[in-house]
Amino acid sequence: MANHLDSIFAAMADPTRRAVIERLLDGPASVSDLHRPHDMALPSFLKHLGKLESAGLVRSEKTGRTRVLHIEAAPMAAAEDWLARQRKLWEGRLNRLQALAEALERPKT
Amino acid sequence: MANHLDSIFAAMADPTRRAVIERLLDGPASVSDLHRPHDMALPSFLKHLGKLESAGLVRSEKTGRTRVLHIEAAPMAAAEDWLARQRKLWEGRLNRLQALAEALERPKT
DNA sequence: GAGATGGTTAGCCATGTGGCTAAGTAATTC
DNA sequence: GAATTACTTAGCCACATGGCTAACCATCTC
Repeated sequence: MANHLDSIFAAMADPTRRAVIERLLDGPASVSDLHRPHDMALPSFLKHLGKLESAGLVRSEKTGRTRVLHIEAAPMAAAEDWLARQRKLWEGRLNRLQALAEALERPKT
Repeated sequence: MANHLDSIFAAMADPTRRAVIERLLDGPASVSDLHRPHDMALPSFLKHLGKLESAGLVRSEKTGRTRVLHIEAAPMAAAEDWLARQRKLWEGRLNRLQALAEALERPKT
């Protein structure tokens, strides 16, 4: 099983990084574009980008002196899938409980 | 905006904790039941349960000497919602790009 | 080619995380 | 009431994380 779910969830467990993801959904952007709205030194910010990239949520390419980042949708889908699967199991359980409760209310058919 | 997304995502960024969640979808369980399959000292394991609980993913109640945990579905839904929202924005962007590409192929209608 | 621009590297710091052992408490059981 | 069971607390450790400054390329621009 894909246990890079670890790094995917970890990457999303930070508001700065989630903001970067949201920003990148609007289209690719350079490091300094992404950095601008965040009140944080560049090297600190770069660490966040590094985590996003090593979790596979983002890819980057350097042309000239600027590095451009763009989003990679698949890993986020993996995280969403895990959550959706859990939710379905949970709903299934609720349904079974409800069926049980109904069966108890009407003891003999 | 719900910035306890931080603790929710962080709570899910660990395989032990995800396993506990999966186990609890099957129904409530005591601390030692949950602990049994994990090769880890109890105090270490308790820290994981603590994170799940303080992220609101799980609730617990102590009766007698045993503590029973059960899952709380809502916070996981919040995480799933965030992801689903991002995915929709992403798909929307892809659609716009595709529309643009088609418009460029057929320059004059 | 000097200066500005855009990133990168190195290194420091405080705090958080994930693991452990040892010892303690509280409820059950015999 | 002694022993067992089921946690809990305290305290330690190594390493990761999230922030910083300072200094260093590399590439445009004038």
